[in-house]
Amino acid sequence: MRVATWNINSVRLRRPILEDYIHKHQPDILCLQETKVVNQDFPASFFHQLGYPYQEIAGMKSYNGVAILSKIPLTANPIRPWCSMHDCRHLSVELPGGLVIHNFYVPAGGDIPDPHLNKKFAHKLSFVREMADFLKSTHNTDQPVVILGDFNIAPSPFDVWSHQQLIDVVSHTPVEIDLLNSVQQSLNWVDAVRQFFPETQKLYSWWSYRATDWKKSNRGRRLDHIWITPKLRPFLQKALIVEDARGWHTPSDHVPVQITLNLA
DNA sequence: ATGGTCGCAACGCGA
Repeated sequence: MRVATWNINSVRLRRPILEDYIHKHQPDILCLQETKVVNQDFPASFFHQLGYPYQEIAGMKSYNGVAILSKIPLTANPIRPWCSMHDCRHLSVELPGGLVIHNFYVPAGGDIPDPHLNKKFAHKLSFVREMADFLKSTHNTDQPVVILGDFNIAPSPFDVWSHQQLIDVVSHTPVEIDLLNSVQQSLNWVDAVRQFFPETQKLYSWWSYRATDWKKSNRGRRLDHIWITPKLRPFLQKALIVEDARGWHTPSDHVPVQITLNLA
């Protein structure tokens, strides 16, 4: 079973490359962030025709928005507020065998890495704290659970093009990394993607639109993650970051990240 | 050198 995450930065605009990605990599469950569309206008029939009849969506006008598209039947968990807001940053579903998937779109956090000067950064820190509390109180390590999405944090020095130059840049500051580590420790989450690469190998899933040549400058960050509970570790077979997708026509600034779980 | 580019939707905001 292939499970994927992709911050799509407008699901409607990305239909051509979504189709390309789906044909090439055949995810069974595709989790999207930044769909930027209200539920009424979500391209449901488009995904239905591509083989994803089971769909859970939570969208709003202009911003945010998450979706889970599946070839496998699933049950949606009730949508809950985050930081007392219903801003379409989380969806979770349960599969027939009991596997639970949480799709997160963590706030980007603005530019200034100080919660007293920047409300967006304060929101980001609160959101990640709430993630840790929620996961600890909802699950245990013996349950088969996947959390994935755009976490908007690159935790390791090898998840950014320059640890030194990004240490004060939102997405790689110590306070964010400490909080994401507290999420990791909440349930002994396994970074499913890093398992397949040396700890010191640079890995990126996002490259800014502002670079003249994203590939040449290669100033990337790994903001998109797939984590699994220890219970699922024996079934983890493969991980893939589809870096090519950054160079496809009219790309998102994020690329798809996917894992293969060898579940019977 | 301290910029730059996107998408949505309306001429600004968020990333």
